[in-house]
Amino acid sequence: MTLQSLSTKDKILESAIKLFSQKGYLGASTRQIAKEAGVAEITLFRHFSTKEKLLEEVLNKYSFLPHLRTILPEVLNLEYEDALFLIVKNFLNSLFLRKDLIKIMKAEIFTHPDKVAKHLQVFIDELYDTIALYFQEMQTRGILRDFDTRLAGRALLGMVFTYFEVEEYIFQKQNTIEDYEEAIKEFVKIFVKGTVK
Amino acid sequence: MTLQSLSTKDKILESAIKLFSQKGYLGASTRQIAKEAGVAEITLFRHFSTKEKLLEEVLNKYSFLPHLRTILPEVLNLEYEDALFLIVKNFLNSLFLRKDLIKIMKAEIFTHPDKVAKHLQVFIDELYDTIALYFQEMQTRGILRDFDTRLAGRALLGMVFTYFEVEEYIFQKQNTIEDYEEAIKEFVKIFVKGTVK
Amino acid sequence: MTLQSLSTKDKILESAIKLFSQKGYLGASTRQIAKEAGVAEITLFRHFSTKEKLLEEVLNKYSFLPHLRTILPEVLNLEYEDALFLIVKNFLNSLFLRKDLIKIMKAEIFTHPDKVAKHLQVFIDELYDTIALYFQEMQTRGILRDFDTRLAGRALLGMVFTYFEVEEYIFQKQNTIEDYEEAIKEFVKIFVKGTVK
Amino acid sequence: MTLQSLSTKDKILESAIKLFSQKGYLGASTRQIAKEAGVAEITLFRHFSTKEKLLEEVLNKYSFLPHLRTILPEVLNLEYEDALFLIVKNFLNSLFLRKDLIKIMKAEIFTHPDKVAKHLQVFIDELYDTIALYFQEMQTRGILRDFDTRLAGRALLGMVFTYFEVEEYIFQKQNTIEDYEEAIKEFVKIFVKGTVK
DNA sequence: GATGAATGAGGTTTCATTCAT
DNA sequence: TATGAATGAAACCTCATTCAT
Repeated sequence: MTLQSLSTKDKILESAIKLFSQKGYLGASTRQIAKEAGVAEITLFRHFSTKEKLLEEVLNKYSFLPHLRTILPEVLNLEYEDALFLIVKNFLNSLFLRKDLIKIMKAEIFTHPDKVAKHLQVFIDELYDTIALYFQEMQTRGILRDFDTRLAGRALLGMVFTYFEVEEYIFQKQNTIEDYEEAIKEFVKIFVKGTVK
Repeated sequence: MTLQSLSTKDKILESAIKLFSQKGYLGASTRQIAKEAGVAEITLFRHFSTKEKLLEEVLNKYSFLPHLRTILPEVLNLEYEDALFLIVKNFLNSLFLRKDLIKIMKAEIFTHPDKVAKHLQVFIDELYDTIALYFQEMQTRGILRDFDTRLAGRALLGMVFTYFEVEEYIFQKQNTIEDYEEAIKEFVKIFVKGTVK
Repeated sequence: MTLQSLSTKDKILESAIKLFSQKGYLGASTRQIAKEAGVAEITLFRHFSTKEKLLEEVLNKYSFLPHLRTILPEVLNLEYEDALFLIVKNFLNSLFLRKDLIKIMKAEIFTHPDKVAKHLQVFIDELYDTIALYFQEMQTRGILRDFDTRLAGRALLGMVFTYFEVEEYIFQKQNTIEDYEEAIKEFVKIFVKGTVK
Repeated sequence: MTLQSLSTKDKILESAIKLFSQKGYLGASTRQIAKEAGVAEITLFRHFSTKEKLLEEVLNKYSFLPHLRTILPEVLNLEYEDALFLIVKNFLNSLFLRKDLIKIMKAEIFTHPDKVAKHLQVFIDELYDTIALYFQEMQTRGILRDFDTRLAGRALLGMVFTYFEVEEYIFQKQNTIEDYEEAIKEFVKIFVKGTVK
């Protein structure tokens, strides 16, 4: 989809997420964003009264929830290891789809805690709740040993997230999602063995 | 170079790390940094020819290596679980001591990949190597099952690091290091069970 | 031109005089004026081709002539002191009714001399002529001593006008017109004694 | 005295009062003021943190007190009419010396009441007190009849001030102070006759 | 007659950096 | 070594005004 086919507001939002993720919030000037969107600078300000508002709307528009919750039911019917693999892959997929947004959030969380952190708190809380729910069910079924399900969820996602972070942002590899397969499998194997009865 | 000048330089570096971590590289002006350090702006430029140089020197000066390598020998004599706990705690301790630097690196890695990422690549590589070495030794001793030791190390540190990130930067808790004990224990337990023979 | 359009135009003029008097000509943006009037900005420009035109029409529409001329005949039958009191009160009344317009004229006379000063010149000339006429008649009747009637008129109105200015605009008192009674009386008394034979 | 020979700060202040009085506060851009002063725009902001501060300092620097108070003693020894003439002339002289400042104050009193009105309140109060004091003394000496001395003072100065305003700002005459002689004399004559016993 | 959407020019203010002392 | 004073360039943002509908 070309920029041409989008509404003016959307063109600006697209340019904004692109430039914010490349140069940071302060590094990306409203002039550049407008130019990239092919509109006059003031047009940007007619749509977003301030640059901060623009950031907010970028965060809202491209916000995402890994739909763990929606895949939970189907996952419950799988083997434990397969289930975990699917969950993790799904999570990783969300990260892949929102690389730019993640960049922005990582970079701006300290300077815009009210906008970024608040946002993430809700999302992450729900994420942890969801995965904990899965572990609880598996404990109830007698498949898993007793442990703190929320902490365990954070452990599993943490392995994956840090791995993603390091690969993408520190080693700056141009990995496809397939390149993560091996690592994920190893992670899941450790986690499975570490949590079953 | 006199002591006097060292002191001035250090004052500037301290102000810089403080302000960079609070407002980001672009958000912290050289004027503010100089003011915070109690010197004239131009004095800052006498010591650091450009603002970028100042960032570089901040990164270098406050850089850190979790001294995993130095504690490895003593750790080898401990029970596996105790050893992991010590390693993890040590790692976490390093993070605690450098919260400000981590903020800066997280925020600026995208805009200054050459300065931040390169830096981290070396440090992280060495970190992973070190922990992998430990696992290899434990495999050799027949205590651990067969697995990719580097990936396993990344898994363990990943759990801890994401937990630290989320607590500190997203939930913005004012945790002491003791508050992490419980989580670490749970992580280590899962990991131990997941990796022993 | 329909009634509907008249109403729109008037709404804009009312908003304009209000905002011009509050924020000055440059301080009141056409956007604000349009918003205050409840119309789109461009509608303002349909009615007044430029902002300057809008100012002009505000000045014209709300322009005023203290109807000294109309009350002169009845005043001629009063005692000198009563006559002056009525004249002055009448003048003051005009000022009260047009506080907003006076604000605008005072503020913009330097930046729009062609619009404001020209306007005032005519009005003030006529005002001075009128009051001079009254004094001439009173001189003819042998009630007043010989003096420059125009200057005397300016003196009388000047006392009142400066008093009004200082009270309203410098001391920003929320005076009603009654609060001026005492001062006016004192002014008239001095003036009467100063001009009678 | 050329701009060259002044300090940078003074050069800016001189340019500011000139342009403010010509174009108004909003009409005179900091860019123009800096250019007129022959400095870079940012230099203006180093000296005056904001444009408002610049206005404030202009008002303060060029502020004036007609030194009525200082001439009172010598005036007390003159004939009543001569005394009034001197007082009035002195007052008018102050106005002449500060035409530009008066323009600014007249134009900006509505948009910057805190800066302009407050300023004038103190100055005017003192002015009225001073002239009232003179009338009181003359009443005590039995030369003047009984009247409200403050109001009378306001009347006298009011005649003169409005005359000055109208001549200068409405009729825009390029009067010298001598051109006011005749009017002042007439005013004083009326006032003398109006207040003596 | 009315408008939603767009703009070129210009507003105030801040930036990192330099010159002369 | 340290600095007060200065700067060109660019930041965010607003202005009066116009175009197409």
